[in-house]
Amino acid sequence: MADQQLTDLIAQALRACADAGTLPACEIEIALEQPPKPEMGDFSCNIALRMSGEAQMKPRDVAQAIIDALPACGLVDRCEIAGPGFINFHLSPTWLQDAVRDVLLLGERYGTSTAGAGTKVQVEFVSANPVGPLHVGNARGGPYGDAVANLLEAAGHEVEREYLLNDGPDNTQFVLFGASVQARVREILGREFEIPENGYRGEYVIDFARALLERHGAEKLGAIPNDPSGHDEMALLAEEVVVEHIRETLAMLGIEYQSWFSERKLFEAGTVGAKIEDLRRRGVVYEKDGALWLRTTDFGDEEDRVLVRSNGAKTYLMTDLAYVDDKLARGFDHCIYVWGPDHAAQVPSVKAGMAAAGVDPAVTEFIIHQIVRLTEGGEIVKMSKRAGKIVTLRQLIEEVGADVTRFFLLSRSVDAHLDFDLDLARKESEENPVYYVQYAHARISSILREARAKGLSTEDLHEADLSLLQHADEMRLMRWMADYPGEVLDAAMRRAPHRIAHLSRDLAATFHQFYGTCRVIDLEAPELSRARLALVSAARTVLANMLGLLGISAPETM
RNA sequence: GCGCCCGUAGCUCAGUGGAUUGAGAGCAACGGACUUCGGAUCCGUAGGUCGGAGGUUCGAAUCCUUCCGGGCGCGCCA
Repeated sequence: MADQQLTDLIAQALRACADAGTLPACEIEIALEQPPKPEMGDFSCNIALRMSGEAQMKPRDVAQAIIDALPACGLVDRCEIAGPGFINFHLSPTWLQDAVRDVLLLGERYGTSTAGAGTKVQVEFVSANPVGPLHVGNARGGPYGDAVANLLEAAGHEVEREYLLNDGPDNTQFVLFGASVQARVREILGREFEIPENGYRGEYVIDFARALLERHGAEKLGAIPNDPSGHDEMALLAEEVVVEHIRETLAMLGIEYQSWFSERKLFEAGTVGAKIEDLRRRGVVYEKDGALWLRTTDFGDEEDRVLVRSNGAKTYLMTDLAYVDDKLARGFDHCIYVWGPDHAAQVPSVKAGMAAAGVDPAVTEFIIHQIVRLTEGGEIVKMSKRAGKIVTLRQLIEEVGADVTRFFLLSRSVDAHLDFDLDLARKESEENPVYYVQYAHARISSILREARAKGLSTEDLHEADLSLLQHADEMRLMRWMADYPGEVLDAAMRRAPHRIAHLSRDLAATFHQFYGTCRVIDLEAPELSRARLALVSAARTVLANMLGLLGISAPETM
């Protein structure tokens, strides 16, 4: 693409200056931006200002040195120094036409790159405990993790989406859930029952108990002892049903995992045991009060952490360290964890634990998303899973639709709190931003249909004479096409799908403006019509590609 | 008390590894545009001391310090 070529040219010029001794060697990243006004050029670069300190030269002199060393090529028409020392580049006029042509030729591949080729990345997200339906509180990680995975794939990485099932035998919550299901099963069977203290009291536990009885029969379930080992057994049986439910709910949002990883496997495969032995050999653990502690303070944590409780149960940190080993053994170069804010405090412990175990913490990346709250009638909807007062993700999707759900959840920066206004989503779902974007896509589809109905070909549009596109609104659309691949890469590197959400709205607006001033189908001007058909077709492709990254449908009609 | 996140237009939010850039969008409000490709659209008006105060710089919504306000965490639970 043009911006990449230009960056390379500047880099060449810098090397030439360094070799000639006119400028010092420089490690500053070359960043291109758009000048404030179109007549100032197509790209500007601030490298001269940023280098002037180290070079001990005036910025404008640095800029001149770079310009003098710039290799000749067909891309750059001319360049000039502006303001305090910016270099403005005017490119040859065909570069925008080339961008449009690239969109038409590459289709859904336009915007992808090979920047991340050769790096295998895992994105683990949601990973809610398999102890009930997904609720709105853990809904955010789903679309976010999935969209980040999409972005990383677009950037050329090999990506795997994984859901970690916290179903370990030492997982207090999991076994407690088993006990709660056990109680409900006994209730249905007419036996004496008691829901454990702090157990799961929600109605949905009864539903799961019923489903279990249907699947396995009263005889088998009734024979399971009502003791800790029975609770564990019951939890494992219930897990199948719960996970099915979770999987279906996420599938409603278009989320498909390549891997569902059972924490229990870490115990059965001996990964946990091996990790403990390894840590002992390294001398980074000690016994205290009957528990096994890890010296995480030696590696930057605030206090030491327990790995094995005095009752023999392994802690979350213990299994997490074993889990990292398993991931790395599976060949991932980089492991992204998408966690809720309630887990933020664990990150330093896990990183310190990895360092203590001689594993480079940099292979992991923890992304903490902030909370989602539902508001209704101006009030925050209170939720408590154990008390059973929850709004499930499934209910939300059924109420406002998958596209609206995803777009709402993806529209905000992952760092920002998100209030999901139920009334607004329900009442005004037809005026949603997602609708605006989808409408642009449907409208272009309609234009292309109409063109064909009037006898204009929409085949081989990349051969159209794009030099006919000179209107300011046409130029803006073309510029949009040219900038798009860089935006995708940027969003991928920043793990910021919300940028794509905002950009999709911007492209839709740019198209709608163009539509207001430029008539596409004009049988009196077939060549111009063909060029404009090429342009809107390219715009449609990019809209569809953005919606694809977000996991939102791109309808031909609405 | 400590840690993390947030504070930008009436509301919901972008922009925050400094720079020719002077602060943007949607919704809501007000005024316009359909004999023409989808009006679920477009054009225009109005609306902000970028939470406050210092500091660094030629230049700060953006970086540093501090204070205020809101959220979330801080277990031998996960």
